[in-house]
Amino acid sequence: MHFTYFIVFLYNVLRTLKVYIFSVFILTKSFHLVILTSEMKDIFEYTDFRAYLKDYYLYKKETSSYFSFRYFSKKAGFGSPSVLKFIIDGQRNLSQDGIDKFIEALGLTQKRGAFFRTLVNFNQAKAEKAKNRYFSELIRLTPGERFRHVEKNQYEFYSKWYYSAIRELVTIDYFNESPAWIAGQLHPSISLREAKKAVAMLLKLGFIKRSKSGKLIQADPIITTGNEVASLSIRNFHRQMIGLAAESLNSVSRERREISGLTLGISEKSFKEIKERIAAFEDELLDMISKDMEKTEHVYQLNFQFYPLNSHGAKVQ
DNA sequence: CTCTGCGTTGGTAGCAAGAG
DNA sequence: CTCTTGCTACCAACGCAGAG
Repeated sequence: MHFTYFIVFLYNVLRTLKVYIFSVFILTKSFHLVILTSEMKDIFEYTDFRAYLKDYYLYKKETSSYFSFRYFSKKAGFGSPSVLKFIIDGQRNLSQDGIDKFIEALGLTQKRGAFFRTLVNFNQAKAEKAKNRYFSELIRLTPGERFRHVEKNQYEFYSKWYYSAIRELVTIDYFNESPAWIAGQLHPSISLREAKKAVAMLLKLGFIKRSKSGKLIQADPIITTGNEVASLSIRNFHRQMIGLAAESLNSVSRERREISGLTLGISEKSFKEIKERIAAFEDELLDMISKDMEKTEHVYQLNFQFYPLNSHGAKVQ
């Protein structure tokens, strides 16, 4: 009698246990799902540490009731209650000590910590040279191919002046993809190695592709604008092109180039109008070229440089 | 060289809004 | 009402560059 009761008891225990285990399983599974859906992006996906911090703040705010600017400040060891806010808003920069405190408070491990440090330095660096150095470091610190392809490609493309020149060269109908021909066409000329690497790189980055007949033709990869990486890349590019313009004063005869300049005393209103008219002129030229049915014979670079010679002009918003 | 002004960084006090 | 939170105005210390 007692034995049968015991069996029934055992059975019931096991049954509830099973139900319990099953429900725990369900619970953990759905819990896991909840975690997954509100998971934030990995820090490696960011090129702006302020954007990362903003997302971090929003994420924390959503997932924990106790999180606040004050809480974070205290955790990171700041006396000031709203450091995080100031930094997210871009009103303040992070010092080297501050970076350490943030890494600690954000709970970033070795690699992510190093990435965060470099990212902050990259965003906060003023000198172009330092910015470039930090950017290369960022790419190095990013595991695998996780770094945003588009931005990396963009940076690569603008890193050498002859990449865009070669991209235009392929439109010449007697274009020959041998490195020797390409190197010989460019002025100033580049090495065979550079030419070879450039074609491989342009193909890899998607700026040129092979047509059905196997000829190289232009292609349009996605290019983002407006972010810091883009503007850094483009500044590097402009710097090189302005350098080439200076060189061309010596190396190209006057009949084959057009270099002129004006020094103007202007109002703010005229300044804006001149900028607009330069942009309009560029559009006009692009339009003209696209309608020109003649074959491509040359690749030229046209720069516009319009910049202040007085310090006030450089500062006005 | 010193002095001065300025920008940066870190901090304090306190206000308004909202929850409880 | 109190307490928390977000936010801002303001202050102090420090380093640095430029003027004299």
